[in-house]
Order: sequence, then structure tokens, then C-alpha cells
Amino acid sequence: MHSFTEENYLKTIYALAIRQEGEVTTNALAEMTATKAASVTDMLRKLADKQLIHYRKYQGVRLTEEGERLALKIIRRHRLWEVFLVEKLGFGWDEVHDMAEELEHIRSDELVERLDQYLGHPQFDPHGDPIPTPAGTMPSTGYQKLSEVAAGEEVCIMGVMEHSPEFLQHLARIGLTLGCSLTLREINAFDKSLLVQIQPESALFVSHDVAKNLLVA
Amino acid sequence: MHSFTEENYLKTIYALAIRQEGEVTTNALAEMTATKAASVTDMLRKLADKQLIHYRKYQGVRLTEEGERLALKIIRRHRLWEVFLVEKLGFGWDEVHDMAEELEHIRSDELVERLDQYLGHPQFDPHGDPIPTPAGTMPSTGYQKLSEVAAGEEVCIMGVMEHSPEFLQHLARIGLTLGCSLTLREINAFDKSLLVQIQPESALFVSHDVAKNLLVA
DNA sequence: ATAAAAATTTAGACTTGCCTAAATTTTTTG
DNA sequence: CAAAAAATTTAGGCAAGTCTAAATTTTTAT
Repeated sequence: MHSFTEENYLKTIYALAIRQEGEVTTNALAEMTATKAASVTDMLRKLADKQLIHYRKYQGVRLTEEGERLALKIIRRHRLWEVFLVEKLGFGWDEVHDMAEELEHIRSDELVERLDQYLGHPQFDPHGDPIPTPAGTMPSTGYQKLSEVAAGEEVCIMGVMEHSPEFLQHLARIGLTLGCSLTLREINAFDKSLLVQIQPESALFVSHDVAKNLLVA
Repeated sequence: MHSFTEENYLKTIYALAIRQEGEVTTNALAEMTATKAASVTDMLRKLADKQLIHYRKYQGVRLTEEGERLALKIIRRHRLWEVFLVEKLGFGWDEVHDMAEELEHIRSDELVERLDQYLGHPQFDPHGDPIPTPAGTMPSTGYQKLSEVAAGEEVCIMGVMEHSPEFLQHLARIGLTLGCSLTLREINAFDKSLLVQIQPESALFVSHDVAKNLLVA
């Protein structure tokens, strides 16, 4: 069996690997896990011994097939519990991350599969993230960041890349929700903020930082 | 905050305290937690420092008010999750103990109260155990053990005192379920086994060990 | 191309929760 | 009621996961 902590490192390595191309660095992991670089190095040696990561000293790290399968298993649990918390218990999408962070470590596979069935085999979590398959593969979505869309295009908000309550509450305050369709009117040359139109009558400026974290199709 | 392990000790002390009158012994705790007596002593010192137990060296241990409140909080979580697993996910009452043992440590109070509401404020878990109140008190049931009932009485099975899959599966095999009413025909003088009648036509012998673990009203 | 800066690893130490072995206290028994 | 047995605690140690400080490697910049 794998410890709580090992599972969290695998999940974090996976998350960093898709955000930044190439190998994941020790410092990036230290920042994400709120620990020090020296602690990360210890854990990397341990995960490498267990063949869950490929690790070359000073060079960074990447998941093995087995490591990725495990990471996706944890992410599947996390996202299914988030669906449960929002759909069944009525929590807001900005409230569920920390609880799911604990629930994802409950060990029973049978529990996860029954939960999946109870929830009607959802494809996406409340933030629009795809739910990995039981076999341990991540469905691809083809979404792009709003910050990469060209002016004039009409798109639909499908997900977010940042799950902090602060970001999600900011979206609510400016009136953006999952499924919301919008047209990108112009991109400000000065600060890269975007003028987006939601209703025929109402348009608003969205900062580049926000646009980077919105997934659209 | 309290650790996983501390919570388990408090819960175990509570469980032993109601089974045996008086103070709970180090050895009993060591057996229940599957550790050694020396390890228990370490933890008792720690819990006493935190004012969660009254502890006198060599004399045994008992919960403080605060310790009991915390123990009942954990037991409330455990039993609510068991209701969820059986009522919503369709698990058998003999399958849920280990999963609930993990789920009971999820920290959010808000989660527990929402779960309670979602389940319709159940009064009893799938084994007939009463669910402690949010305020941290244990509802009393007035049930007695089947082994303490006099011959001739008619009673109804309200709960069990033993939660192992082995015991619960044995009950199913001999045809006893929660809510099942039965008449105690006679008590065998040799081995204290009980002849109980369920249907007008069918009677069966129940061992003293089984009767000790059945709660009736 | 090499010196300074940044990133990473190593060394040694701390905490939690557990262990074994030995010492101590309590209980049982002849 | 004293000696043996049982229960409990103390002492010293170990593994996991973390830390700080120092050493090493890689990267950056002059």
C-alpha cells in the first residue's frame, strides 16, 4: 500500500507535468506541497525506489506508467467525491476542494466504483475537469485556454485550471459560470486583458490572469 | 487539531468504557488497537497532557468531558457514513465497517451535518446503534442483551454489539435480521444456548455467545 | 569561459507513533 | 503475608516525513 503522502506527491507530479512540458523540478514540487526542497528530494528517492517515477539527480522527475496509473486513480477519486459533494450534498464548487483532498485517500476501490455508479458515471467534475477512467487513463477534451483564443471567436466556458476559492468566487462575481457562452471582442495590447461579450448588451474586461485559467471550446 | 491516531484511541476508550464498568486498562486498549502496552502508555500520557482523559499511572483511564465529546463526534461520523454506504451505495451491513473507519476521520463538520441532512437525520446506523447528536451526547435506547431476557418473553431484535463480518454473516445464515421479532422458548441449562421461535412453525437454538451480542426490546 | 547565482542534494536532527527489553507496581496465590 | 505472576511503565531505538545548514551541481551572466 502507498501512504497518504506518497499519493499526494504522485498527484502533484502529474498536475505539474501537464502544466509545464518536460520534467518536473524539485523546487516546483516543494512549492506545490508547501514543503522544503530537501524534503522533496527525500521523497523522490523513495518514489524512485518504488519505480513510481523516473528520477535523475539534479535533472527532474517524471512519472512511470505505474506512477501515472496511480496518480490518475487518486485524481479519479478526488473528482468523483467533488461531484458527490456538489450534486448530492449541495456544496458550492468553490467549497469542495479541501474535503475532496481528504476523501481521495479512502482506500476501497469498490467504494469508488459504487460511488461512480450512484452518481450516474459523470464525465466531468464540478470544475469541468474530465474524470479519469477506472482503467487509469485521462479522457482528452481538446479545450483551450481563453487566453489563446483569437479575437472575434465565440466560445463556451468548459472548465477552469485553478481551483482556489478565491478564483472561483471571483468568476461568480464577474458573472462567468461553467457552460456560459461568450464572444471575444478584443485583446488589449497594453495588459493583454480581454473584452468579452456575454449578453448582447453586456461586455466586460477579463484580466489575462483570469483568461489563462479559463478553458473554453 | 487531533491526529487520526488520537481519535482512534478516544473512540476505543469510549467503547471499552461502556462495555466494562470502571476504568479502562492499558492491556485492553493494547488488544483493541492491535498495538503493544508500551505504545498505549505513550499515547495515554499524550492524551492526558491534552486533557482528553483522566489518567493515573497503573490505575487505568477514563475520558474527560471534552474527551467524551470528541469520541462521540467520531462515532457520530462513523455511523452516519455507515448509513450512507448501506442506504445510498447499497453495501451490506457486514461490509461497511472498515470503510467507515476511514471516513470517520474526514475533518469537516459542515460535511457531517450536510450528510446527516441528506440521509434524513437517521436515528440508528445499519447495525441498530444509535447515532450521537451533533452536540455530542449518546441517545439511550434501553435495549437489553438477548442473553439477559427471561424464558417466555417476546422481543424484537434492535441491534448488535459485535460488528465483525463473521458475526453478521452468521446472523444472516441462521435467519436473524434487525427488526425480526422472536419468542424466547427456553434456556438450555448445559451451555446457556437459547431456543428461540421466529415463525410459528420454526424454532432454532442460538448460542450464548450470539445471544450476548444481540440487543432486543 | 569562468565567476556568481540558483537549484538541488547531503548531513544531521526533530516529532509521531510504534517496537523490544528491562524495571517497577499491582494482583494473585500458596 | 510473602513470593510468584501479571500488568504497567520506563528506557532506548526505529521508520516516515519533515526541517535547517552545508555541500555540490547546474545555470546564468559578465
